[in-house]
Amino acid sequence: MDITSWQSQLRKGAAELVVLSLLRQGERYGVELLDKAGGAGGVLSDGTLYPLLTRLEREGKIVARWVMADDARIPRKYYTLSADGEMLVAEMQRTWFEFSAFVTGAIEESAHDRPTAARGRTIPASTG
Amino acid sequence: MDITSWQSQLRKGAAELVVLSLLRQGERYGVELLDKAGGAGGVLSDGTLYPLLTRLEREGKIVARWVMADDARIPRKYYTLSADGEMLVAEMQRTWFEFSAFVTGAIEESAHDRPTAARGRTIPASTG
DNA sequence: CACGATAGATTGGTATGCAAGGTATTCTCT
DNA sequence: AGAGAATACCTTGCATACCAATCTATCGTG
Repeated sequence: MDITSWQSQLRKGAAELVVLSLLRQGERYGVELLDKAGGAGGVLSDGTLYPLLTRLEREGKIVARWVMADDARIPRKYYTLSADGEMLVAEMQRTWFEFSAFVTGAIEESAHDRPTAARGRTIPASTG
Repeated sequence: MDITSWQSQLRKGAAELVVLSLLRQGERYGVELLDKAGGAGGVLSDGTLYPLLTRLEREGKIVARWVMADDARIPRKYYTLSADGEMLVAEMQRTWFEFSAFVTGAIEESAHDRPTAARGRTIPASTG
């Protein structure tokens, strides 16, 4: 696996957390979320975002309304957290801190220690 | 989706990083890796670990040898990083720090700010 | 010889990211 | 009017990793 596909694995789950966290700041529409979360080092592309928003709405975690803003040419679909979504994002954030602390911990230990060899005889490969 | 399945999504990719990081500390065998990475708040179960190790070996990122240790009843398969693996894990660790900083950043902004509403007219749902 | 512990491995189901492609609207330029 | 670009939302099909359940094999104990 190359590092690029690995990164897209790493993003799994994170998109949901980031989108919900952004909605915690206030009402947002699709392209706005893409701007905030999709840029350099970002975690989101539009082929990921829209199915995600649809799913979260279906699950009742977020609520949508179409808005014809005065400065906008095209109607936008604005999303807000539901009460359910607020609880979910709080729990996800707690989980994230535990999880990232664990991974960072594993990395940082590896920076100090140096390899040691296992004691014992290596078993020769069978010649058959 | 419940929070448990979400956590397993979050783990995608992280298992590889954690295993490679643990191998950076020295030679390890399967069950040992499970002890270090699989416990409470961990990122690894055995059904994940063994296919992962097989893949990493096939890709030449790690090297395995069977060891008949004096204190062990059953042969163990010990893994070490290859030169390729060392380079990979270094790059993955850099990627991880960028990624986790981004996600944590999104979360922390959401803690300060409070919701604001979009200006404009809500478009009534069509009655059809 | 049944049972549990240790150790490694496989299978099948599931969920997600995302490239590629699509629809629709509005504005600009000619 | 027509072409093209920008904005905005949406869908399809594929690749891939995680993991519960299950399996094989060895060794020690009762």
